[in-house]
Amino acid sequence: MPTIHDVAKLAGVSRSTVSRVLNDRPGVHPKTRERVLAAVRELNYAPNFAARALKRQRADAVGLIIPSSFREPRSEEPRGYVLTEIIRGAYNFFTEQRLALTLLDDQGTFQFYQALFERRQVDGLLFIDLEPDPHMVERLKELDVPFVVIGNVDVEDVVCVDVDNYESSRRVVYYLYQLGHRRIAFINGPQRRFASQDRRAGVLAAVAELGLDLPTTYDQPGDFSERSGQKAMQRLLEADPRPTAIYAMNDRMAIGAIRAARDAGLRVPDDISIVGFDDIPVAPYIRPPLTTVRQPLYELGAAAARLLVQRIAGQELSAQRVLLPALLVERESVRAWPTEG
Amino acid sequence: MPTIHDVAKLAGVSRSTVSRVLNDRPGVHPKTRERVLAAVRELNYAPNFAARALKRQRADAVGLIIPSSFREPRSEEPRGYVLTEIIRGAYNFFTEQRLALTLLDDQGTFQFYQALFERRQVDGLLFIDLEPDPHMVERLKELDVPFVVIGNVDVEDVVCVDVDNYESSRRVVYYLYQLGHRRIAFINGPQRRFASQDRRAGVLAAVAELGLDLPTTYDQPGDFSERSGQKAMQRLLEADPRPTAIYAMNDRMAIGAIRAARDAGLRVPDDISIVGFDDIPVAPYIRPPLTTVRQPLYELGAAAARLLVQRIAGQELSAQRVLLPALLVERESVRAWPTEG
DNA sequence: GCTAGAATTGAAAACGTTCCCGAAAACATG
DNA sequence: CATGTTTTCGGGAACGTTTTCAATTCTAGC
Repeated sequence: MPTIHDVAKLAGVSRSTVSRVLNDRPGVHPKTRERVLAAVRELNYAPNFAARALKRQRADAVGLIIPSSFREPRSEEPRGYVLTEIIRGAYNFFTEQRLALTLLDDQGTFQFYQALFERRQVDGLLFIDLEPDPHMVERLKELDVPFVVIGNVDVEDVVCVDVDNYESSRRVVYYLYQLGHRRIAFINGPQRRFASQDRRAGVLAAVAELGLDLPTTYDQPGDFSERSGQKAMQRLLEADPRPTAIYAMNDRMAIGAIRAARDAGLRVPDDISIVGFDDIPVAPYIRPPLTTVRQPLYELGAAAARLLVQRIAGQELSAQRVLLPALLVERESVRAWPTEG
Repeated sequence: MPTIHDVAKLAGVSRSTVSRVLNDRPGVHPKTRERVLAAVRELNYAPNFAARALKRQRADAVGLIIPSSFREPRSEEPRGYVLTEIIRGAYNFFTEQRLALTLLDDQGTFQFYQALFERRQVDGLLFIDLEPDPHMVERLKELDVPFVVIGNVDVEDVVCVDVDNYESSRRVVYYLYQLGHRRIAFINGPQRRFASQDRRAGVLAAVAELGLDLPTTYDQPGDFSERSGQKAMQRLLEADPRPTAIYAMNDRMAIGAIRAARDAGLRVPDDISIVGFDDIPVAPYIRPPLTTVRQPLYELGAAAARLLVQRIAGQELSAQRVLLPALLVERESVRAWPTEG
């Protein structure tokens, strides 16, 4: 295993010079540089990672914190595609910046992340798609470790990137309205989740702006599960007058809703329109193919990575909160509704 | 940022002693150990990763090599669930062993992996779900870098773990046979892929063992795509007599086959049974829910991880090739067929 | 109380880089 | 050719651990 010393000896120069060439610093004669490079090639030399990290006091690596549900074999909700899409976006950017990616699952404890950072195993942390404990985040902030969260967290002055749940949700209502729907009902997500809160807020804003009526019977709770969507739909179908369009705040619930509609003898979208949120992989495959909102997962990862790199470089960030627009993808679970009066 | 020196000073001992305590080596007085531990706690000390790696000459990290298609945003075939399931299995084991996981995509070049290893950035490599270049693998072997491949590679003496495609495929044929099917047809995968070859070999073995007839019309090529499955099915439906069961060697082709059957006015499974392979996430959601073979992805990852750890520890492995059994999951695309004669 | 042997401990030399400084060499100017 | 300036280079001290080896302290047996 050749060291920088071997290269120096072969090239007939000192270690310092080799180091200079390798980190292309100025002030080395072109001729010398050539000799060094030749020696490097001949010995097939690659600088020792640990030695460099030790001296430079940085790891050239970032930690990817993923939900701890990742650890449980075959969890019911395998959201692998969300994770991989986000990671892909982040991966490309980090790799470009010559930063290694270390996979870590969410231990949740401050000590864990602190140790990670203090032992210089990573230069920064990227919390992917989880809602970290605010208390922990607070302490991390005090410790001055660079981190970015993809998703949301209820702490001031932490940089996080998220899909614009509010705006996207608002657009869904406008979309249905434009198609002629006036009796629009909602299946909400769990209200402790930020995503749900924001989506709901968008709905309420649109409803108010459009002067729509929102009876409580049109406003059903759900918990993101298929089953809860089904239940909510059953209640919705008893409302009088019956809604013409349903916006379920995630796809799983939308799928449940479709099932309930079918069980009740209704056809989707002929008798009732349904739109979801997320665009999970099965969305195009269910009957009917689901009209839904696609999250910009790849872009989320890329944006977060860029932000983290900036923070590691010590830049002050202008925007603390970055919201990315989502895309409504029209499939076949929605149809226009003749406007009544 | 406290160093081992600070701990030593606070505890009133030397660096060596602190080191001994931290790596719990024998020969340190219980009383002293207590003092050191107290100091560690008080200073919130965590050993510097790079320094330790430099001295110990190992990184305590492994590289996870994933398919380079991972880099392309929104690739057509997002097999995120395969990756995440395998990685999960590997993650848990590696974490238990206090090994960090570094994400790397498949550069394909020998130099890349060589550098990775020689610069001591990783102690070993895990090739996930790709068929690495045999030539490259050969050189990696010569270099003596510990690695394991999940999947297959055509090189002697490399340890790889894979799903038992041969046996699983054989079982599918037996399964259909037991249900009474005698006219069983096949849609093959691309023959350059090991998985296809093995699955096909299993089919042929079962066919021979059961004394079944396999006319060439029952033996259709495919390329793993949904479209090719559809085409193959169209040809299959023209055969006389028409097969009563189809085994498509992956789920995408099975989905295509179902579509073709439906287009031809046939009902699945009433008129014709179809079974796939892989159990991709949509499999339960298509109409009818697909009977298929589930790959033991999590277990694949875990097994590979264990093997790699053993290789890193320098153990000679008895088995070079580990095959894990797959599980037939029965859903609704297959029904029993009254035996003729 | 002395000594052999075992149990603890500390000093110092690595591990392979980077980088600050000063020295040497090259060049320009008079 | 002497001198000043700019390039280019090398020596050596870190960075924070681990580990070898020798020194010290303790224990026990006499």
